[in-house]
Amino acid sequence: MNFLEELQWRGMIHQMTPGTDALLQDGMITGYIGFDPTAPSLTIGNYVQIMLLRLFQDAGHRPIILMGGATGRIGDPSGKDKERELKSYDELDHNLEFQSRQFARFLDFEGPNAAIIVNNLDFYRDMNVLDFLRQVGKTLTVNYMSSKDSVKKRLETGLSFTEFSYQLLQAYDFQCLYTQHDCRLQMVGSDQWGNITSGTEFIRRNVDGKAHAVTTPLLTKADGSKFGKSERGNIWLSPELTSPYQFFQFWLKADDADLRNYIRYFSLRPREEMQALLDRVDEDPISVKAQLAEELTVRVHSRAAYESVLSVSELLFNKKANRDTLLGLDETSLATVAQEIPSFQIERDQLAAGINIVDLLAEHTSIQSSKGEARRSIKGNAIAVNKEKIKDHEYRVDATALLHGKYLMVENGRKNKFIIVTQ
RNA sequence: GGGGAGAUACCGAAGCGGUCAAACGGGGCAGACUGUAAAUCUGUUGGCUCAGCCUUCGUAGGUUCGAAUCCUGCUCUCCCCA
Repeated sequence: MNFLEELQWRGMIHQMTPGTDALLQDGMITGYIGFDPTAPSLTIGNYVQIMLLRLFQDAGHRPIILMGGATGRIGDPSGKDKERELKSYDELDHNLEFQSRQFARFLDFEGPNAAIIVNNLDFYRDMNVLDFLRQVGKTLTVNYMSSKDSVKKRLETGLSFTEFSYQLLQAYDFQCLYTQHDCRLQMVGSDQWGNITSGTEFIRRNVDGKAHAVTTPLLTKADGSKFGKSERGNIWLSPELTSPYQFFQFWLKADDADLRNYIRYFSLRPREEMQALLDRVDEDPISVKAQLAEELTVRVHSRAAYESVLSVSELLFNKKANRDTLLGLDETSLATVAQEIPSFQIERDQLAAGINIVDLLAEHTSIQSSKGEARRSIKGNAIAVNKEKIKDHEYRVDATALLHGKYLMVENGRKNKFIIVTQ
């Protein structure tokens, strides 16, 4: 399958430089996407980029993952309305290490078009300021750089020289990849267009080459908010940071209106199957959503993780699930539930002495962030212990409430469920 | 270097000496309705030992019985002139 055709069909092309089509017809080519290690793990926001690389590789091309060991130290002003806090070198190194390993799951690092990981810190490590200013800074005028949207917006609100320089780094990165790896294509979100064209400009002027770029439309949600954030922050691809259960729930709780985009951006099913899903969105959004959630949970985590999440989700969200079903659960099932949903440990002795519900929510666990909030939630009829709504903020929980002498289920609202394990 | 404007809770934005934990909008959270969706309606949205107290209106001081509101220094941002 032709790469551009594939993207076109999925609606993943925003713009591209002239001649990109011809380049891609020309046998195996090398293309890259950059990732700055500003977060401890890749997120589903990054997953759009990962999909691009994957589709690129599936089409027979060679993907380069460019880790931003250098650019991460600077901070990209694109799409940011204010100057960013710089992360420490230690933190960035650690993130880079972790994220690099995550790619193993999504791309093929073997074979004729094996993916490779390059760190752009290598391009700058041995360069001093004067070299940089002469070799890199001389290529573009400040006038040209300032006319980029990403910079223009920030000239109103303030932009440090550091962040202003970011596009020089990204442009020079492209040049280095071009000369060292014969990389002729950069793919990325449309907010990066300015930085990319600086890159093709570098290659044209400095090494007399021709490089190309494709951008994808930024994935936005129907309600206008940014894709990839849940109420409680980022959805990470690492199971330690976002459990498979939460990951699965994220897709299941997605807005119907976003479903078509999600299928087109994230599914790797054969085209006929994808089309069948798309066709069924209107009549049966719930089952389509479930299938997408399944596909992604299996791919990002594992089949086993999905099975476990599914059984737990069905148990917890089953319409008929009431106090009796909960009490009827055997200990193994409860243990599985405890593994999947967020859980907290407390001392058995402490609980035996009786714990006030407000303290339990806000102090012994972080189900609520303050006691005031806990009280409000109780007043608003949001808190349930073992499927029983709590009406009184003086309510005390003690050992008699424990299921199988060990577990306690606490719900905040209908969707946020927690297990407290005593030990 | 000179002149002007500004910094308010998650964001935007009122307030300009007491009745201000601070209007209003957005966002968040919860309740009802639903499909663990959307839309809609309702409640709530600094902390606590909660009819009271404590900490918050860039920062440090000062005036006052009393300051987000007045004065001074400082920091930062934006605009104009050189």
